[in-house]
Amino acid sequence: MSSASDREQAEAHLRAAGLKVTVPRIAVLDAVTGHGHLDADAVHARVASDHPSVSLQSVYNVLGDLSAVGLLRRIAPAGSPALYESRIGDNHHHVVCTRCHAVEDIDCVIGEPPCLIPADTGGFAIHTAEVTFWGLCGDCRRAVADLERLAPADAG
Amino acid sequence: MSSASDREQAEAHLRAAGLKVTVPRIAVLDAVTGHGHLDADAVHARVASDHPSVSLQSVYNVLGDLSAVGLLRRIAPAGSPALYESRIGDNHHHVVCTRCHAVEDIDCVIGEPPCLIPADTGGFAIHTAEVTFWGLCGDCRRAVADLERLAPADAG
DNA sequence: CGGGTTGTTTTGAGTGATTCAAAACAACTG
DNA sequence: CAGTTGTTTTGAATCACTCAAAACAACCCG
Repeated sequence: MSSASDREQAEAHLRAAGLKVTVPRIAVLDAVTGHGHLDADAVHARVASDHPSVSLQSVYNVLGDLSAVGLLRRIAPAGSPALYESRIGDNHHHVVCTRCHAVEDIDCVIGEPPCLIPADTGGFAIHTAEVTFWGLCGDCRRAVADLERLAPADAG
Repeated sequence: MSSASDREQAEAHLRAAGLKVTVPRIAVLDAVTGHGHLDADAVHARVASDHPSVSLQSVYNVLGDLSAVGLLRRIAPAGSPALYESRIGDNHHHVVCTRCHAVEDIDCVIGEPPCLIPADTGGFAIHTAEVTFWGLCGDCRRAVADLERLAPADAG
């Protein structure tokens, strides 16, 4: 799913960030782009299918570097390993399923960050606000409903 | 700092949650209550000073149980081990220092959760919204300012 | 186009936080 | 007070990730 121009864009981004253009970096960018929220292992798996010689360590290095320069975004919901996504530059948030840890993007109802300015910053110089919603994804909702039909919580 | 009535309250809470009243549980509740945001090790250290026989594993068990029934709240900012706090029942949020990982409580400017209703829930049944602010705490702000005076980022 | 420098990647090992499992034990029930 | 059931302990194992040194490749320059 990667065209020549994708690759050229990736190269340009890397150079703009002062990073050398290397096989692992291009491969990681390509693996993450448009594939939702992937952990290091999943990225490695995708990368390895095209470039088996790229090590998991390199994937960790690259993911760290790319996140540091802003070419990827890293999220780390409680209970999940770090996840990486290519959707950057907007300030979207995430829903995480409390049951299966599936992650989806969420746009806040309020485009601008209004609730992202706290009443009292406690002496901190705040530069980022991160919102994580927790809930049940569609599949798990159905699964839970089925379970409760079989074993009701209370016999009212 | 724990009175007899504190202890009785703790016992009542445990019983109400259907949990047996045990030394480790009372000790953990006592250790966390009113002491900010503690990780499992810190809780264990506090517990151990009064009850040296309580193992770190038990502390993990107890913290997990108490969080599960809502007697403690667990937060897990990226890059930090899980932290536990006794302030429950209100929907406050947290600031985390990006440099030293210090954590403080934050009250949202908007008391009710308004931005906590996303535009499109992506099929999820959302039950919680968690806001984490990232920034520099006072100490780290000063430290960074000092560093930049010594080694300016650009020689403009 | 080829050599040198510097940044990257690989290899291999190590760590910290947390979880798992089984046996010893203690709290609550009657 | 004995039995049952839930907890805690002990000990080991796992997962995600980091560290360090050596091999290597990208880019700059002539």
